[in-house]
Amino acid sequence: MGNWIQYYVEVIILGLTLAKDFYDRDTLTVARELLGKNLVNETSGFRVSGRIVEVEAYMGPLDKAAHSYNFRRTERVEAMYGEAGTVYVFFIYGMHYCFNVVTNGINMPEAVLIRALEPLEGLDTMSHNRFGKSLEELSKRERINLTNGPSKLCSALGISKSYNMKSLVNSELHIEDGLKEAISIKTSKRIGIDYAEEAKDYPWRFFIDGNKYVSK
DNA sequence: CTACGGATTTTCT
DNA sequence: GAAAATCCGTAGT
Repeated sequence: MGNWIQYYVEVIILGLTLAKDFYDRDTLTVARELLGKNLVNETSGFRVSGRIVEVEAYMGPLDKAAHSYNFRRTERVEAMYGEAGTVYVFFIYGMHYCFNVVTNGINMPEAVLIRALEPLEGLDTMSHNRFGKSLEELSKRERINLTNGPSKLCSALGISKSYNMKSLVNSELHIEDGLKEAISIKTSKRIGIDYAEEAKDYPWRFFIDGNKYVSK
């Protein structure tokens, strides 16, 4: 009887995992539709996950804010030239990682930066990864700061450079469809790209209106 | 609550 | 040699 329950649970979870064709579409569409989905890392044998509440689109060749602007192709940005569903992780400010989902076709170097999550599963693991102590020991400020920024969520979910260039499809690090519920999506210019000239004001940041885990 | 400056090292020019 | 798709602690409302 327990095995049957396990079986149905696995079928449901496998059915919820996003396949390559989800990512292999227009980048702005994928960015908006990623809101409300669940980013899951079960590399450690148990699930650590969060609901995606904030993203930014980076539109490759046309976008001065993108690492792949004008088809620039260095070792760091190589993942963006991969097929849809490839992971692009880069190191920034000497100490942080950022996690991106590569979208659209091969050799079209566009991606979506995941900027914030609402913690769902494995909160105590997140707490140890981020602050080296248990969930109960966190201050109110630390509790909200578990996953409300692009590098914070990488730390919380244990995402580092070792995932760069891997695929999200059939992987322990993947994205699952969330429960269907109405969300209101807000749009703004992107954060932290003031150097990007005309591209700095493009409205390519999307977030769930009113969600308290959206970055500040 | 907001505002500021320092941390720290890969990556690119 | 300079910049960077950020975060944190501290100081001040």
